[in-house]
Amino acid sequence: MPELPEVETTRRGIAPHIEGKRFTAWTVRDARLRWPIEPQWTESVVGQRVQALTRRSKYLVVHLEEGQILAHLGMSGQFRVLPGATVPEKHDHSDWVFDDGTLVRYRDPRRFGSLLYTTDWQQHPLITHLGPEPLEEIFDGAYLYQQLKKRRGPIKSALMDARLVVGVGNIYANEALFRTGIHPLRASHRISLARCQRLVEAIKGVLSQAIEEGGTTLRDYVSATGAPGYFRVSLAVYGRAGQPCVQCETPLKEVRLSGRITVYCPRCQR
DNA sequence: CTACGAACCTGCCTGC
DNA sequence: TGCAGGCAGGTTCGTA
Repeated sequence: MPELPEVETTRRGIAPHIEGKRFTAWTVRDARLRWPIEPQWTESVVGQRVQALTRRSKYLVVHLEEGQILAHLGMSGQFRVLPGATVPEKHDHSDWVFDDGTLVRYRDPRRFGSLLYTTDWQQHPLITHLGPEPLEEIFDGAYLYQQLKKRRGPIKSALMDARLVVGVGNIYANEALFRTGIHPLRASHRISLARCQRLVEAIKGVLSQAIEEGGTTLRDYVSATGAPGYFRVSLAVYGRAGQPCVQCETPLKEVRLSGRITVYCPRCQR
């Protein structure tokens, strides 16, 4: 479900409700996620104070006095902040309960998400291989150009490879390529430095704008407060195959690239 | 090393 | 109304 803007929106929604508070319970009704929630983790966490809630890639990191919780939303995961005990519904896998009664509930119908406890998150195998954050300065045109030189596959696949840069999922890869006028199937190593610089700016721009608008709600995504995201109205290509290009009115084309729907303007994107 | 397809799941929508 | 089939915002894994 979520890409970086949706995860960041979730982080901003939850952080003020849990930072500085102490865990009084971690309830697990259904441990089956991408990786099962292990019973001993709840014991490690209860009694600990939350020092901060940060994000790395699409992972939320709950920093505790000792260790961290790594949370991923997968395709259908969702955190909700509730004022107190509420009857759980289907797929409400787990609750975090804090010393002031605040309850943070995790729901994930498709179970591609995860809730993991670790003593050193930066050394966790799911984290160590990750590339740079797209919104940080280290991700620039020169870096992208140097990385793309080694690759012969399509640019869209490269953008969605977390070893190159994290947080760029299917929606925003499509949108950033449209904004830059680059064809999604173009061979990565055949993109100039100047275009890499513009592509980096487009990625940063589309992600920042989506964060400001609370993410993109297509079907089931809602923020931690229950509000939908409003970036959907800004989508130029994603979900618009067959409809006219917003720039030149040519009907947008659609192809499948390693299983992911890819939409582009055959006239504006080369 | 890169590149690609399959796999992991459930819910929802479409078409017969 | 029912049911089969296809599709979905992610990531890992196995295989060329």
